[in-house]
Amino acid sequence: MRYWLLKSEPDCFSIHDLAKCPKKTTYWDGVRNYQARNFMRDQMQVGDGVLFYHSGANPPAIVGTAKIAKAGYADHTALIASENHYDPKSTPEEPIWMMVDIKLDQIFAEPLGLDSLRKVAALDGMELLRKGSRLSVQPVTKPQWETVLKLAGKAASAVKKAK
DNA sequence: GCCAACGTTGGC
DNA sequence: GCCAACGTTGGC
Repeated sequence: MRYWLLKSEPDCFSIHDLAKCPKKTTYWDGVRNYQARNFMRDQMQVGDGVLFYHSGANPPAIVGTAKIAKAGYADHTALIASENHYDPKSTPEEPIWMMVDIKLDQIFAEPLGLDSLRKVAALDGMELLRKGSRLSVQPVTKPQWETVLKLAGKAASAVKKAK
């Protein structure tokens, strides 16, 4: 059982879009970075935990959790010329790119903004918080995962109290 | 819109 | 194998 963080631009595909998918499940296509591909191909297992992150949002934030619903398999969108992420080097016989399926777990009552995450000592060293970090599929340690979930719980109860 | 950080490409 | 040029990501 491992833990991951997946980045998405909410304008492109937000966690709310994921909630609208049949069975709240979708395939995670379009990853065109070798390091990220390798994580999906070699390490992701069904049941692994996923932090869902909105990049380019205001503020950028972790907005919920998901689970890996299907382990790495060929990303067919790389083969379709009309697709954004088309890669002519990828073929059906030797696909270069991988995707996984994810299933929505929970949407946080309050998004956990980057600025607030940076203040949390337990998250020091988290890849997401490293300056210049661009990796769209990142491993997350178990302590980091637990810290984030705890923060989400706290934020949720704070919102309830305020009402 | 700016720009730093990063990955990839291609000439040599 | 080096490295400059380029394109992209993503916070601000």
